[in-house]
Amino acid sequence: MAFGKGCHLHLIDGSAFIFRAYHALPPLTRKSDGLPIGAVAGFCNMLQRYVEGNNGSDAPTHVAVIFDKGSHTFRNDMYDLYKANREAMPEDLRPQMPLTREATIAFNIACEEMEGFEADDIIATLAVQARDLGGRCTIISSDKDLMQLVGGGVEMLDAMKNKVIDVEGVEEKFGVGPNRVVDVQALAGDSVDNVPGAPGIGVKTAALLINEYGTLEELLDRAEEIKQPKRRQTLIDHRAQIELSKRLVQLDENTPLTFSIDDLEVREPDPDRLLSFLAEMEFRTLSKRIAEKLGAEAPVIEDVAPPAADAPEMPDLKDATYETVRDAAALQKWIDLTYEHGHVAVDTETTGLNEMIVDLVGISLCVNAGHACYIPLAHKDGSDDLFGSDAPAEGQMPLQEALDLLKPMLEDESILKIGQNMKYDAKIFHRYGVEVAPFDDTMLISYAQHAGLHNHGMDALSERYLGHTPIPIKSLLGTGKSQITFDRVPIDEATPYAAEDADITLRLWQVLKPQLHEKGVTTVYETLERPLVPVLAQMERNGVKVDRDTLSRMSNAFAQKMAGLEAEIHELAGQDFNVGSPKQLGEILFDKLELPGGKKGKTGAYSTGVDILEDLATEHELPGKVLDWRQLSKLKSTYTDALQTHINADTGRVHTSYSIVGANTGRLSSSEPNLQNIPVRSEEGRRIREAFVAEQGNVLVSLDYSQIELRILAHVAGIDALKQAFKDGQDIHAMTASEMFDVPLDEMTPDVRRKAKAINFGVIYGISGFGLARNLRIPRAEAQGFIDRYFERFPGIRTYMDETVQFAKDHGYVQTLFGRKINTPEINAKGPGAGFSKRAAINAPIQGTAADVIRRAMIQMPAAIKDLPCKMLLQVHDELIFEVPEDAVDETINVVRGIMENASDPAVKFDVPLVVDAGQGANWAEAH
DNA sequence: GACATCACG
DNA sequence: GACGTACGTGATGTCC
Repeated sequence: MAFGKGCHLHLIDGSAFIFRAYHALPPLTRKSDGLPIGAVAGFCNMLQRYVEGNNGSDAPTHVAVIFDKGSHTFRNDMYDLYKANREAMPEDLRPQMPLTREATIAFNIACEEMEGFEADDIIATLAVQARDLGGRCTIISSDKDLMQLVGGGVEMLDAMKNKVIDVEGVEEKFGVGPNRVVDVQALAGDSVDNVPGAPGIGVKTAALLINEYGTLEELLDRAEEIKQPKRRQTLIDHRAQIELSKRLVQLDENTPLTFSIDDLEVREPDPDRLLSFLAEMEFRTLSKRIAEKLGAEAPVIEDVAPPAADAPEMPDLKDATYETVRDAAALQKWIDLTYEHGHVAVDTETTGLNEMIVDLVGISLCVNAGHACYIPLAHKDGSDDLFGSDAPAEGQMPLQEALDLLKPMLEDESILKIGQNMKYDAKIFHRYGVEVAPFDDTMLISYAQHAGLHNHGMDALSERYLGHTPIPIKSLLGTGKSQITFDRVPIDEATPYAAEDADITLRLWQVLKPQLHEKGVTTVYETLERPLVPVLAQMERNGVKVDRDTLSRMSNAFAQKMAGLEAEIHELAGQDFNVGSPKQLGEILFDKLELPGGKKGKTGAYSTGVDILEDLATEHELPGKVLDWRQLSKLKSTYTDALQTHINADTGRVHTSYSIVGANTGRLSSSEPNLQNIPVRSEEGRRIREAFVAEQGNVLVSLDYSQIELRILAHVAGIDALKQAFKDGQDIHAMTASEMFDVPLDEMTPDVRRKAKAINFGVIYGISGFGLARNLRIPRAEAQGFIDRYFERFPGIRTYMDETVQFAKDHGYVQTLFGRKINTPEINAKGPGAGFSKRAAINAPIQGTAADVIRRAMIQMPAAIKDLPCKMLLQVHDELIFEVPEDAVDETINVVRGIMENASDPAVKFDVPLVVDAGQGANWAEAH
């Protein structure tokens, strides 16, 4: 059909599609060969969405995707700096450019480009032709350079916002009609394309001038008449530059086309051709969707594992023999080797696992695969003595001599030290006066790319990535009562084990480090993982002062109360039994007393959790007493008793250990002891915090993010009402309740607010009717009603949840706003686990983003407080605790709050403010 | 060592 | 239509 009246031409700005696709999607690679295809995937998705949108009465009769070709055009001949400040095309985008052309052809859409001409000129020429032939033209782009073409049947469509840009839209943007757009652009210039324009004149001023004088030429001719002296001079001085600018922005409507507009008629895609292209790209989801639309069979795409060939060639670990370094000369040789290589894997052997207490026994080094040594330093010779003698074993160099030799290398900026869990080794070295830097950590490198897939201990990594099972430590130390410490291991046994650990660490680094970049998590590793190591090490060394007497008195009080309760429970049960045994308790409750609601779990035992016992408490006196007993038992055994055993004899303080890789979402975990779950919710439990105190003359200061996860939800899901509430500092739960239940804020009741609060939290966890019903103890149907209403009022939340799950299904991971990736390997699994994976995927970006925010704050903290006398002691997910001299409290709060509230800058700009609340007191109960 | 329970955000 | 459900952790005691 010849183009003419009644015809409608669509022109798609190909480059705009590509760049949008490239930046919207993570750097995906084709699984079989690692070819980057993220932009192609996004491009195809956008094309398909475009095609699907064309079913209305306004469907196009003609369509083409127009691309740029080559970087040199006639504009460069006019002005050699044209687009000179453009950044080079990203390396992983370049190979995708030809594929986007192939994709267009596969969709059977005309694909046009011409050497020496920008896509914009081709678009301009076609748009003018279409108009002159009496037809219509829609340009699918939001590029302002194309706005000069609008009018007389030519419109633009911003595909992203699905917004039509007509003459009015152009006037809104430029303050003049489309026919004067180039005049405004000539004056205002364009920093993106490096069009100079007139210095100091922007779009606003330019439009004002053009509207006053009619055209640019008129304005320049009558520039003398301009009243403002500076503006007048600018126009007179820069006339040539302005005229050049106009020629640069003026599109060429007379491009000598090598094809005809009639060639662009809309064509049906050939299913075979399109699907085989998609299969070649290995786009599973998209080819399924398109096959469905076309009524064709989806191609089978084999799940090809990437070849393991990119792993560096390494000698077999089983064949390795390692050197034992026994004197300064041998050690110096190894130090020289590290300087030759520029890096070295380092591992320490110690007498135990608590790095605050244990002693250094030996050090191993590895400079390249298979080339490692062990330096024994404090082995004891206990071979002849059943109890072990304390005499040093033969053949070791003095510890201090070794450290003196190693220290310059370990602290040398030019030598990269590689460790597996470097926080541990760095803390050991710190105790001997050595500050290890710079370093890489294979555990963190693994975590940055594989969180959610597997754990990151050396044994697991070695088996997975090197196919080698390391020598088990138990084979040296034994187990149970007869277990010995590493200093009792004979040196000739210790060497193969210790040196192998360093060898494995170095090999893991060689395999995993390059993949950081391929997986797109280098920035995560370098800004959110590695810098945290010294910060946490310092916090752990600081520890927190815990008052033993307070805990001890509480333990005694708890023991007395428990004894009383136990007697009452036995009386009520009519027999003695172990209250701490759920099995025995279940039998008493449901078999002997025949109380209702006895449900057996998968092990066949009655469930006696807090929910069940609370329900039963209305039936009988016994369950309530058991609950009281359990609470006391928990507080005593886990807290008041156990915490005392963790008080360090030297410091009088408790030193927890934080794990950077403990939680898949990016949160830290705390252990030995866990100081992130000290009671606070119950009044009795809360009193345990009174035992956490500050040194004489100091106070504890606690600063915590207010509602950070809900704020992040409001931002990522784009919920304007929630965002506004946070900006206005409103009570977010009350506001939600008001929206949902149509209750004015000033008539809000605590019960309605409580329900809204439960829903708000439920949303963060991937809400379900069942879960909410159980939490609120209301019928399931009612809970579902609440959820439905919530989604009705905040439709963006549902969209966010659906999109997040879809993203996880497409990519196998979800992401935080800071780029942290959390893998979701089970997301496509069927069966009972499906809901679980979905909820985890919905929660992870929110919890993870909050975790990233506080990590950023913590990493900045040492520099921020270096001139203050305070110490950072603890982190509890959204809270930081400091020990501060009384007279420095206000300043500390100011500084720390500033860091915390602005921690997302400049990486992420939140639509909602982050707010930090502060408290202080002689102990943690008062500070919180 | 698995399981149930319960402490925290 | 049924399934099994709030997200993320660590420590303790019982029982096999």
